[in-house]
Amino acid sequence: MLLDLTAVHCATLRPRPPFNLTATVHKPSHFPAPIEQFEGPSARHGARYWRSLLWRARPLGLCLEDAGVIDDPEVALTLFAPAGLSISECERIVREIRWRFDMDVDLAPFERDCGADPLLAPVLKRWRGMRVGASGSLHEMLIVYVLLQNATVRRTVQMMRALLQRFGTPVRFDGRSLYASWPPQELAGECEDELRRLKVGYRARVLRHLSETFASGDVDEEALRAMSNEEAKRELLKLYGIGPASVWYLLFEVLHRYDALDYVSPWEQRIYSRLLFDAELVPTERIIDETKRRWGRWRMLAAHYLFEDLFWRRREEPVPWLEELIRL
DNA sequence: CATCAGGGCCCTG
DNA sequence: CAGGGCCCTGAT
Repeated sequence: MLLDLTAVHCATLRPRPPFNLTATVHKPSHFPAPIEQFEGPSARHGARYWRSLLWRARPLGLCLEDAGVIDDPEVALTLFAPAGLSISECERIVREIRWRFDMDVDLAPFERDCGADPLLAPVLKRWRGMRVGASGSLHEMLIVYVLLQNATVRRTVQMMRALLQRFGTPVRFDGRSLYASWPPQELAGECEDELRRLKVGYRARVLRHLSETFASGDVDEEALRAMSNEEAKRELLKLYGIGPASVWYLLFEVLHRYDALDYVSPWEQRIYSRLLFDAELVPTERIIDETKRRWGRWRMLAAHYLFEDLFWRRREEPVPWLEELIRL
């Protein structure tokens, strides 16, 4: 059952500067899952990140190592596979990785437009070169967003683990043991009862629907990337179990729409109330207006900088009001 | 012990 | 457009 993967391809990536690998691959606000692993820099290595991939329904491994600096970035990429991969296949995967971690976008206009904002300036300095990204495919990310619904972090973590143990593939590469996620076909035939036994609750129905939709090839991720925000939103809302909160995450993380902040969920509402107004609870409309006023079309990216910075700070010293909200 | 809300969404009226 | 139901879990 355990799949050993060996290194089959290496490449040196040069993302568009400024680029911060650590802040891009590792988001301290995200819940931990045994599909990825991050390690800060050591004497022998730059910061490293491992992640399982599912490529054409086959489990692969990925390692990214920081081999440069913010203004002259270099990333050493290694691909791991059960057998050899063709050169063209490797190139396609590398292109996909570049996309997922948003490596080619020019951040200069963002820095120019928002750099003077007193709230953002210190944070922008600390995390300069951070990108938004989603390390998984659209299908993988949708599952994550569904597991986040109506659940606390602890429960989300449990559900994710249960699904990976039941439907995922344990893989080992580069001395790391992770799970690779499952192709939609794997779950499509599964009856809901089987899923319910994994204690995902009403999400069983959602997961079944999503799997069937993806397995039948009704979702074109490439096409979504090319759509306008409104078009993409309309398409994504057609997916069963996907509503405004999930679409909000999707537009930003998966489709990299830096302006995708027209909705705020209750949990984030409390956090942005503190960050922007130093108040406990401010109406979402006011939050959105304020971000528009400050950052315009960069508002979600800017908000993301503040958000992640808060969670980095939390590591050094607990933020009392935040601890209450997280309830691990 | 019971009751309830939670990092939503669907469906009904 | 409002509001009940949905699963499970931990808090009260």
